[in-house]
Amino acid sequence: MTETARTAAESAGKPPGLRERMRATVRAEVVDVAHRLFTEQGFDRTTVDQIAAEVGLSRASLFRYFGTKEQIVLGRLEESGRLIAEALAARPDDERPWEALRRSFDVLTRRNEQAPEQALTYLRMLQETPSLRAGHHEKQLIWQGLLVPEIARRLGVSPDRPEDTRPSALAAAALACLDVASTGWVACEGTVPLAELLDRAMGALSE
Amino acid sequence: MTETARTAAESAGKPPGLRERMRATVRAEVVDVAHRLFTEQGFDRTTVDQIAAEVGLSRASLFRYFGTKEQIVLGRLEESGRLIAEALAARPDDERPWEALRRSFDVLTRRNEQAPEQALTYLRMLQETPSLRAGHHEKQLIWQGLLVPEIARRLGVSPDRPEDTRPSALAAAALACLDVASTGWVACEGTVPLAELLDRAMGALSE
DNA sequence: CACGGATCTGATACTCGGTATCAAATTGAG
DNA sequence: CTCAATTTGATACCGAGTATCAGATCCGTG
Repeated sequence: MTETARTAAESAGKPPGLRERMRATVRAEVVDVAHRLFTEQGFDRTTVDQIAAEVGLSRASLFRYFGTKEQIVLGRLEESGRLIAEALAARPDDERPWEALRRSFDVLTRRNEQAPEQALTYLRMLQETPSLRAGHHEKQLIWQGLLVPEIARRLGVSPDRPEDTRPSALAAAALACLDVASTGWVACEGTVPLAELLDRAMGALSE
Repeated sequence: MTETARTAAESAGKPPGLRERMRATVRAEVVDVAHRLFTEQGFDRTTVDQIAAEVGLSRASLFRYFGTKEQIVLGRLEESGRLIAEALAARPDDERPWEALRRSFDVLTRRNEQAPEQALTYLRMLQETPSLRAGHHEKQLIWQGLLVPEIARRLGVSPDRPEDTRPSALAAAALACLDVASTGWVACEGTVPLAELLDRAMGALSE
């Protein structure tokens, strides 16, 4: 629904259908192969044709699974956004928005603690490759869009009022802190816990 | 120095030299022509060949003046970053970092007030074109890099300590607020002053 | 002024990401 | 089984960006 090319019988039909399952497995394998190649040779030095050939797919078909090369890498961020938004909605109503945002990021810090090595190489690639940095920021804008309504609700602000910049500002600033913390985490090679860097970052803004 | 292709005798020699002046003139004309075409037909629907032809330059030479198509648009942001950094350095030492950041952005809000129509179309293009949004964010990261040392100084923090995320967090969050305010300003078609939107945005974070 | 090295230019050819099209193959429902 | 919908690969195309190279232009020096 977001931007991935979809089939006609998408999120509607109850029976998963053999076709849909095949599609999912192929997608997964593309992601696997591509990630291996990316970490081996770097994102830019890996061509789409190479990935397609390795998976045993035609170039054209690969582009039907993933609209762009970036999406192969950034696809998983879609889910992360939903998770953060859900976590935020689950925070108690009387919690201060800033604190609620901080806590909603724990779904990410926890995941990183569980597979630090993997997260480290993934984030490193994301930060070292300019085109991926750009795409990552686009995703963050989507995350921001997911978080803003809940922040607005907690602030008692009507959602679609572009002249009240407070909800967007809180969400955008929190995500900026998350980025700063992630960058620092990669720079430290993961020696300092991400949660701690994030605490310091967001703490600097709550006085 | 940043990324624009430069000549050997760059920022060193005292005499401007005819060659350098010509270069500057051509650069300026390219920017003019390109901006006209971009606003007329949109960034994506304008090809580099079209710009080159209109300026009377070969495609190859155009790429010697501007390494990428984006740089034709984003070039001016370089200067803005320097201006903000200078304004920040000029703020009184006892001012709170957040307030100092807010005030350093006035160099931008003032400029927008002086030529609102022009700023509006420029920002609109920047926000509506995905590839430009990406490039714009890259520039903001550079701005962040310019601001961080001064923030660190005011906080009494050694600059190159990636584990202390506070200076970066303050700079990144402030720039995020600036983005939010700019987006709102464009959405409002400039009816609400940018400075006011920015006050609200950054005010939401200082409590 | 003339020369010679450094620089700029245009032309050409190339790589790579992404789009469009079309006929053949595959699937799944009736 | 059959037929319509979908998927696939092949091909051709477009635009951004890079590399190369020969010719033109500039500029300091003798």
